[in-house]
Amino acid sequence: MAFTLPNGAALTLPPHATGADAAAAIGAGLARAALAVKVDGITLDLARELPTDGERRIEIITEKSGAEALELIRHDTAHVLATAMLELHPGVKISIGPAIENGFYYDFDFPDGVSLSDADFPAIEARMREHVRADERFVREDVSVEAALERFRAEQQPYKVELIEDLVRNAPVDAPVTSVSLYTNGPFTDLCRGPHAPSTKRIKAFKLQSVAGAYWRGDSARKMLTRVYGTAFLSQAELEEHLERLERARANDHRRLGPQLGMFQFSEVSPGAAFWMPGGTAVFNELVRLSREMGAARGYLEVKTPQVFDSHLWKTSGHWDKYRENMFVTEYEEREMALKPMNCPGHCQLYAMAPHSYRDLPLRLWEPGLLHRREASGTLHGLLRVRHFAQDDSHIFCTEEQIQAEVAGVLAFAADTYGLFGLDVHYELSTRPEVRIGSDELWDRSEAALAAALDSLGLPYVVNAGDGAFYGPKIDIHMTDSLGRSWQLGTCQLDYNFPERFDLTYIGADNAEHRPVMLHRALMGSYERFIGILLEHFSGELPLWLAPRQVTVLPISERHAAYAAEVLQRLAASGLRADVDSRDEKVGRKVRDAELAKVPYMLVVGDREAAERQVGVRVHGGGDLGAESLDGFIERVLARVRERDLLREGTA
RNA sequence: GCCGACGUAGCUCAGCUGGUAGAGCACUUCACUCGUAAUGAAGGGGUCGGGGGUUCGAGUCCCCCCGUCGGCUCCA
Repeated sequence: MAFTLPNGAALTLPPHATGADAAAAIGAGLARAALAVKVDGITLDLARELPTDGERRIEIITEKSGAEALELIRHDTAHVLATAMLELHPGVKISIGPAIENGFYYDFDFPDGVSLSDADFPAIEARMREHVRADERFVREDVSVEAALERFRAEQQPYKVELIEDLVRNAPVDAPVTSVSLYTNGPFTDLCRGPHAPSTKRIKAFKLQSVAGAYWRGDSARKMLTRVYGTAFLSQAELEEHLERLERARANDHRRLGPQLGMFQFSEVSPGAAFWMPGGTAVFNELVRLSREMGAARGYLEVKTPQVFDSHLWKTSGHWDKYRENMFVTEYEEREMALKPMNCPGHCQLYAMAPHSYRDLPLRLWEPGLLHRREASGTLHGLLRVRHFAQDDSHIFCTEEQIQAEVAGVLAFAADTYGLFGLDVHYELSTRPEVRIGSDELWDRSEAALAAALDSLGLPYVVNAGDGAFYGPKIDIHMTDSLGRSWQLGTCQLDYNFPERFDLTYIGADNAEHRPVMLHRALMGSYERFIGILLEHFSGELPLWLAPRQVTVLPISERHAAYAAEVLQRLAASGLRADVDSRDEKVGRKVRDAELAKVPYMLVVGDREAAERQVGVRVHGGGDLGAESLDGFIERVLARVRERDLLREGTA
């Protein structure tokens, strides 16, 4: 048997050689370090006989193989967790336990009345450590479906039985499933595809992190299981580093930063709705101003539509059927009314209020509309998921021929917007779902138009097959928060449905009525979510133009109060957000507090500055820049604000 | 909405096996009048998330509700 190693060298092995044999043939050190073997891109256990077909490129996976090694031992650790859990809770039903991005989980079903909390972790971890220390081998065994079913029925493991039955049922006709693989480590045997490291001792460091509920098979109609999350590493040091990283990320959580910086707070009197303090309101307004300016330059027309609409409108739009449980419904004078959860029906209504010529299209309506959605309590998450928010929402009415150009325009606008903040976003194209309206031919064209627009701008994207809206495909733009959770910001959706439902028309060049196409788009998404993401992205150090407080004046003693007031007056008159720290404190203290508040500029004023009409400039994180004339300072800072400079002075 | 945990002063948190609340910061006042990351002293401030219950007595134990956090489902 001949193989090719990653460095191009040839390796010849006797027949029936295993991955372990291959590693040993290369070197004794490699044999000791080996975790698994990869043949033609497929990872296998070391103990398995190597396949003889294919190109036979072979690579030994060791602890130094990075992500692949981590994935292996995390999956191993999940098995060890299940091992310990079965010993500590003999009646527990096990389901699945995969490796995930930063660790692993295992889902359990505990007998009624038994619940798990993180207080139970030390005992479970101790039992897990015993199994790791015992250096138990992972032994693979291929058994017939019947034997496997019999085994898990005997062990009263219904989830495993269901998994096997589904494997058989969902197998393609030309490749029926007749056997499954089992992995045994110590006293525990699990249904598992593999691969695994040779033995439990390869798990060098692990930790259980949290317990959470998770629906069996992700289906909210099914039973909720108990999920235990954990992580594992190839050294204790790496584990600790990872945990420290998580700790640091928590300091960037917008829910901590927002109140700290005096931007917003939440209250029990209105769950899921932020109270915006002056500082946060300033940030919010700057963003609205930005989208207004950028939109105006790209042909968007600002409109304002009502907050509350008669249910007739929602019946026309389809929301009454599809979205009612997410709406705040009210009633007066025997009319059923609802707060708007989206702007589109209002914009359609507005479009229909006047006749339109093809010459008017595309018509780009924009509204930073306030929306209310009755989100389930468990889904609320700081500013990233709220019940009351505003979107930079637009509806573009155009002809079918204009679709691709309009989508390209929206994507270019999006790239400009995100570029201004240095945000690293990723794009997803969601295509036709099972339940949909419209002909396949229409969907072909719609999806092609969106894909063509993405391609024309050279934007990489992943396809979410079947994830489109029932009325059309969409492009979603995502970004991750400080803890690695992904959130959708922008969206661009193609819609043939609403124009139909609202009977929207335009008069074409042929003097006949035609149906326009509608594009729904938001770039920042909701201003609330966008601000949350920005806070985390900048660790609370918002760029100068966005900072809740841009300048703070620090008089050295009470004697300088008058000059400080004059400086503040000049700053405020030039449109800068500024204040004076007139507390009876030493400058050192005032500087410290301003630094902690992440204020971009601190102006120290004392006798020297007052005499020369200067200010002592200090930049956040950048130290003392020395004295400068007040006029010069204001001019320079205003220029940077106008440019919406991303970087802070002195930190470039 | 579902599973689990948590909820003490504006903030961060103490409060052992039940015996009618405490610290630091913040705030107010006074002294100091100060040059780039915490001046000192004094003082005010709490329905212990809300409501029931057990008990001679509940921040501590039990039940219900609300909110928050970690997930799941859903979503901008």
